[in-house]
Amino acid sequence: MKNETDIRQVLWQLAFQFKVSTKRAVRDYDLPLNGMHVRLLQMIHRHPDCTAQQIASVTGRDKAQITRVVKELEGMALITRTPDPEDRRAQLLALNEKGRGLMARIQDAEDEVKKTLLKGINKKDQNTFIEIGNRMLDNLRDY
Amino acid sequence: MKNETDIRQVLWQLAFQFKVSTKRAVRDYDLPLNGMHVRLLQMIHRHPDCTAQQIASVTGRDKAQITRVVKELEGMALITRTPDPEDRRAQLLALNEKGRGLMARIQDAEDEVKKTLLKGINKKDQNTFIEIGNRMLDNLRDY
DNA sequence: CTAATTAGTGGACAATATCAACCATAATTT
DNA sequence: AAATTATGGTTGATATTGTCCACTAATTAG
Repeated sequence: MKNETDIRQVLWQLAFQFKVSTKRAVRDYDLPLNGMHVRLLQMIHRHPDCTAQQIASVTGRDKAQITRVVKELEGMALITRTPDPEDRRAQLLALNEKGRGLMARIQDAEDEVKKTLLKGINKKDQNTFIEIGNRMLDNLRDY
Repeated sequence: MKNETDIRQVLWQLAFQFKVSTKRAVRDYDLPLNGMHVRLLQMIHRHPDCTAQQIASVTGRDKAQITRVVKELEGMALITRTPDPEDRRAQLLALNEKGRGLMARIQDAEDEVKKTLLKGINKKDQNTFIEIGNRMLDNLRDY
């Protein structure tokens, strides 16, 4: 049963396998987190004082889903939510001490996946892949 | 809030946006199918007389999940399951008339997504992307 | 033949996604 | 200023997708 190289198959499979690998790595590091936790922590890590709405908008996810994950992260005492002084509806998200500590370990786990993923693929090809992938993303987004 | 071009972000986003677009296209065509239905129908379409186990193995999905979707597809009278004469545990999957008809419409819906996805990306780049993507897949699979 | 594998099922549940209604605040209109 | 509309966030309900485990029936290996 050979594997046709249709772009849809590649995207579908790559997404799934990547998710599986990441999940396993996170579990191997004994981190009590699921995929969404990890992604949101990374988001917040990279964009300190972002709001839930910004995350929802950038990722294209439903804001209800973001709310729930954010609440779980707060429940785990990994992030803080402080009301935005500029807009009292919004809340600024940031990692706290514990969150930053966990983040370092998440990085380790994900770096391993990344290393596996990119094994034998030179920097130039990696950049080409990312560049083409981003163009595809742009195409889908303004669809 | 700029979008860093980390390979993980690209994969995560691409997978999600692609899924959303496909879902919408399928819905716009009034096809009463979810994502898994579509994927499995395509699999069966391309690999007539494959078994559930083969699909599970190739895609990396849990076989229980495959069983359930296959049963739903059979319940919708889109596919047939015939016992494999070579191995009476296994069942050969194939599209029936109705399934083939639906498949044609799925193709139309997905072709639109594909067209959008690949807009402005030349054949060479497309092939490069697929080729690099497959190498990544190989890396993850024998991880 | 007995033991170990394999194909498929079913149950239970976790994780992810979607949709609509809702509250409080903010921005806009009149 | 009052009324209207838009926005950030929350909650409930529900669908979809993914995972783990135990189990049956059939096959294969020793």
